[in-house]
Amino acid sequence: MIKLSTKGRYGMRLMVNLARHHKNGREAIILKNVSEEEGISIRYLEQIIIPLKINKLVKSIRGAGGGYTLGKSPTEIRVCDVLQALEGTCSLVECVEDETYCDKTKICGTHDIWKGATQLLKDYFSGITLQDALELTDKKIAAAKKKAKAK
Amino acid sequence: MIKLSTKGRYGMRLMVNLARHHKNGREAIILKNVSEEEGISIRYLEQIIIPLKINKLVKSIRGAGGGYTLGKSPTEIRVCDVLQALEGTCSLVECVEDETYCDKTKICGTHDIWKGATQLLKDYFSGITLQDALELTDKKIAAAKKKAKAK
DNA sequence: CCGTTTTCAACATAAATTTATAGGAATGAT
DNA sequence: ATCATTCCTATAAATTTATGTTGAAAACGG
Repeated sequence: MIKLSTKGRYGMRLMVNLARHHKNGREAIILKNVSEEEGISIRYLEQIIIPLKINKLVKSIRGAGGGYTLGKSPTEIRVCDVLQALEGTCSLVECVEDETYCDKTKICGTHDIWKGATQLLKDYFSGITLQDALELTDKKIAAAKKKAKAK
Repeated sequence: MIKLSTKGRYGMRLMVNLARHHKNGREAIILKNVSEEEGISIRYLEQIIIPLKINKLVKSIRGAGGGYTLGKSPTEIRVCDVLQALEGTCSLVECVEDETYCDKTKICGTHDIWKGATQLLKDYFSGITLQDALELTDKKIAAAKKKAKAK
C-alpha cells in the first residue's frame, strides 16, 4: 500500500481534536482526553506530539491544569504542515526530495511518475486547513446524531 | 512520510525493465539481468515478482533459457495495476478501502481527506501505462547519453 | 512554604511489519 | 547428466508501531 503512516493519521486526528477545543476557549487539552476520544493510547500520542511541538504547531503547558493547545489558529495550519512535521516530508519516495538518494534518478522514468504524484498530493494537502478538517468532522458528527435521533 | 513501499518502487522498475525488452522481441528476461541493470538483489526481485505473476502481469518460464515476459502489452498495463498487484490497493489508508477498519470512520473528517487524496492518486496512476513509463525512461536515457557525448 | 497531585518529558523495551538475504528443491533446455 | 533458471521456505536486519517506567515541572491546598 502507499501508506500514510499511523503517525500521520493519528497526528491529524490529534490536531483536529485540539482544533475542536481551540474554538471553545483557550484552556489546554490533556492527552488523556484526546486518548479517550480518539481511541489512541496516551503513550503513543505523547510520542506523536513531540514533532508537532518542535514545529510550533502545538504548545505545551506543564503541570496540573496543563495540557496542549494549538500553536496557531486552525485556519493557519494546513494538512501539509502537519504531515511535514510528522513525516519530514509529504513525498511518496525519498528520491523526489533528494535526487542523489538513488543513482538512477537521472535515467529513471518511474522517478518522474512519483514526482508527479507527489506534487498532486502536496497541492491537495496545501489546500486543506485544520479548520476545514474540523468542519468536515463536525458536519459528520451532526449527521450521525440526526440519524440516531430519527431512529 | 507517505511512503510508497519498496515493493511498489522496485516492482515498477522491474516492470519497466521487462517492458523495454518486450518490444525487442519475445525472449524471456532473467531476473539476474534485471538485478544487474536495476541494482536490486535477485532474491528480493524473486519475492516481488510473485504477486505480479499471480495477477497475470508477468508470465514465467521455468528452467534453463527461462525467465519472465510481460503478461500483456505495455500499453495495456497501467501503473495502478502494478501497484494494486503489489500492495493490494492504491489507498493511502486502510479505512478508505474498508470503512469498518476503524469504528470512527463515520464521524472522522480526516477520513474524507484521505479518501480525496486516494482518489487523486488512483486517477493519476490509472492514466499512466507501462508504455508511458518506458518512454519517459528511454527519453531520459537518451538525454543523459547526449549530454555525456557532448562533454 | 511544603507536600501532593497533575501533567508533560525522556528513556527503555516489546511487538509487528517491512525490507532484504540465504539455501536448496523443482523444472526444463541442451 | 549438467547447467541455468524459477520456486519455495526460512530467517536476519531494519523500521514502524505501541507500551511501560521513571523523572521533572507546575499548580494547588493546606
